[in-house]
Amino acid sequence: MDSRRDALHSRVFDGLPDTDRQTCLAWASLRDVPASTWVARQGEPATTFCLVDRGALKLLQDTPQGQELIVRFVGPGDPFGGVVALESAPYPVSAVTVEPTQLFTWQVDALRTMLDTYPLVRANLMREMTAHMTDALTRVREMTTLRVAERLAITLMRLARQCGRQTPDGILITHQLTRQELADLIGTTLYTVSRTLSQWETDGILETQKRQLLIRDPRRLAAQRGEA
Amino acid sequence: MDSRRDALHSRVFDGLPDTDRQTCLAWASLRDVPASTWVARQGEPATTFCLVDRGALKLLQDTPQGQELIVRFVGPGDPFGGVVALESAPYPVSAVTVEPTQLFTWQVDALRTMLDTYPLVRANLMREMTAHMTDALTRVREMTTLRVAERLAITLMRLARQCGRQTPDGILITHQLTRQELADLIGTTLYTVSRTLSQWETDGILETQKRQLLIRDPRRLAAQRGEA
DNA sequence: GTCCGTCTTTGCGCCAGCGCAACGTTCCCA
DNA sequence: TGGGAACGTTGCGCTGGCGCAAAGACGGAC
Repeated sequence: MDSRRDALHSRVFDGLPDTDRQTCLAWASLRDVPASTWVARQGEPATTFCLVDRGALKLLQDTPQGQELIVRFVGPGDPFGGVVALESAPYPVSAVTVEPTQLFTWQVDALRTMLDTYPLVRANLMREMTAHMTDALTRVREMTTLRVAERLAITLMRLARQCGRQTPDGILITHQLTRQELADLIGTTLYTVSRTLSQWETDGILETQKRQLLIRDPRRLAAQRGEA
Repeated sequence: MDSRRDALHSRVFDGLPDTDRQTCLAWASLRDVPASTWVARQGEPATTFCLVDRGALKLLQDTPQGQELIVRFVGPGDPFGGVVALESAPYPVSAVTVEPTQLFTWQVDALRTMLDTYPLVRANLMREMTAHMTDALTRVREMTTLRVAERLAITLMRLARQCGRQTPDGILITHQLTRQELADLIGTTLYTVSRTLSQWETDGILETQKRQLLIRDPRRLAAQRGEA
């Protein structure tokens, strides 16, 4: 097993020695998934637990009306579907790859084996879930109490933390997000996102490079969450 | 132990024979809490697991700006703080009693004992948590994609299911909710809630009786989620 | 009763954000 | 190297919902 695998350094293995991490990965199978492929569909019974090694998933909830809301991105080292698979509950979200992606996948039996053998992994998984719970509640609050510009600023800062790369000119958000996707993330329209980003661009706070966002002045962006 | 206790029939004890439920409750202590009393504060490390026996809690998330958003109500038989207490994670929400309330409370040790003795209870707790996770995501979606009237209609239907009592004239929501609290639930202002309810009252869909809501025509209320 | 605090209703002006339409821009692929 | 599709920008009119203000309705305390 390649020791440079990002999955080996996942938070779900926190506190485990390397050999035990290898054992865990051995219970999984490694899948190679092309871009824009469905990995899970909302409502289907969860049968597998996934850990992203390379690439990224986009989690979304689709509405009865056909709109979709992006819940979050799942990057290298991030788990997906852990607790629901244990309960064979339905997936609360759909998952789709945003780029070619390598996934470790555990079937329910393998997952049980792993969690029973290493209770630490179970604790880590639960911690992960409580964190997502808190995130979801925080997001409900933000959605209902903040204006669009504030929500957008917060979301960009969050993305910068999750998948930003420091460059001489600022923080580059490596995902290629369309205006529509940003709108789906914060619950607005692509028009408003475009207008707000344009304004910030003329203010010198950020700029768009090859469909990626470069945050030139993170402090001024952060300052957008609270005034205006 | 009084066999008419609502806590005995909680979903967290699903699948357990009565004697084992009694054992579980014996590990807890019974607290009597007056109305409008804080049971947990957001951000504090969780030390106890609670199960409501009589009365009700209101869970809320407070914003940095001092507004508050109601997350949900916790009624008889509903658990609170289960997973966070295990992780000694901080409470993601604050909890306050809305009426005189009786609670069973487990300290971390007692909780561990209970979950290790009855793995079924652990599974039930996890199921409870995944359900709340799904709820939270559903709410994010509703908040961002639906209009105020639609959100209000959905919320009232949900409350009716949770704590509604069938009467000859319709479904009575037993909680005494102020307009401000309804607004905090759906992320709007008390003015808009008042106006919307007034409209529905003139339409004959519902009426207010002694600060309680009586839903006269649930089908027409349900129909408000989708048109208008 | 009657007083006071809390909750509710409603008129009115205002603005953030929506959404159509039309026009640029970028990227992919042959 | 072009041509088409997908994505981005921006002007403009419209409206849902906000929020102040002022007046009414309720309810508990004594």
